Amino acid sequence: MYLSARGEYGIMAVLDLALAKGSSPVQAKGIADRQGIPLKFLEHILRALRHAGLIESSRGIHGGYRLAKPADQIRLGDVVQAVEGPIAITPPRSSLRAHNGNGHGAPHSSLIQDVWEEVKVSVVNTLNRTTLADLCRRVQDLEEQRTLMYHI
Amino acid sequence: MYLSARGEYGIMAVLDLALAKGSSPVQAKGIADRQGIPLKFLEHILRALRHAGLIESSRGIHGGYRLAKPADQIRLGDVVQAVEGPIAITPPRSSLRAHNGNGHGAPHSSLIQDVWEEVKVSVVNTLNRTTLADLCRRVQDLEEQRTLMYHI
DNA sequence: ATTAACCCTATCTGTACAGTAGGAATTAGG
DNA sequence: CCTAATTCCTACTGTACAGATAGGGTTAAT
Repeated sequence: MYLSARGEYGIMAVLDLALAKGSSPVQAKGIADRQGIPLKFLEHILRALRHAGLIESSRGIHGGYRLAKPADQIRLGDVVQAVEGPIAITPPRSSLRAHNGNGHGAPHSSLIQDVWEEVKVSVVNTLNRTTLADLCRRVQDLEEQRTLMYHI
Repeated sequence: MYLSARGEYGIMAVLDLALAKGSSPVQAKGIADRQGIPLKFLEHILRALRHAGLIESSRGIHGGYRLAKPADQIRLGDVVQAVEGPIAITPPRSSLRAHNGNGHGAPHSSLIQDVWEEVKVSVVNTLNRTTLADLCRRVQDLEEQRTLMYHI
């Protein structure tokens, strides 16, 4: 069971934006370099994030991206769903088993759909428990620890 | 984010076994017909379930499969992990970003790995909250309701 | 006008998954 | 012992999709 790489890229991208305190927008090229994401692929991710209303962009020669809302109002679930599409547990193809030879296959599939639904809800809830602001705080904690280590 | 069809097939298979009250083993062909699963594909699923110790088989002309433990000791998480392998959120490829041009890409990936770990735990926990016995009970409840409807 | 950025559509490519094929090993019954 | 039915195992195939790339259009600052 995999979340695709897009989710990871998406989180890295918005985290990069959140950590860029300056008032000027952040260029895709910079994000790509810092986070190790292929630039052309990152552009797709950023487009999805923008369409979801999570980030804003300005075009032209000093253009770039910034968060569209405060970091504590951006939940990881929003980010992941923006770049990966709605979280589904089974591919749509799952209903292709509605018809097979005997005419009434998969008798208990509705029960299993309920289970998948539970799983999906718990994934979304787990992702939504953490906001971008939380992640920023963790980054700062980590760097603080690193500095302490360095001073010993 | 998808669970593959194997998980669904696996659950249908063990549920079929759990609902077969008889003392004689259940043949793969029967499961395949009742649940609408291609026989040859189902064989792979059953093999995985057997290797995980969830079901037992007897070979030969009146062979078949039965549960290796009582239904209330088989959790859906066990079944899913048996047929799909350990639940992973990101493909192993995720560490390929340890080296890119500047030499130190993906600075916050450990934080994100923590998030994925949380998600994974919540998926496993959600699946493990339901046992095969629970599913059987739900099937019976559904059939009871269906019978009532029929009598009106 | 030039340039640097974002924006969009299309295409390539590898891989994982669902499904298929063929046959070896095992057991029951005649 | 022979046959039939079943599990067991290995290998192969086709396809859909994700990651990645390519190329060019659009916008705006200088």
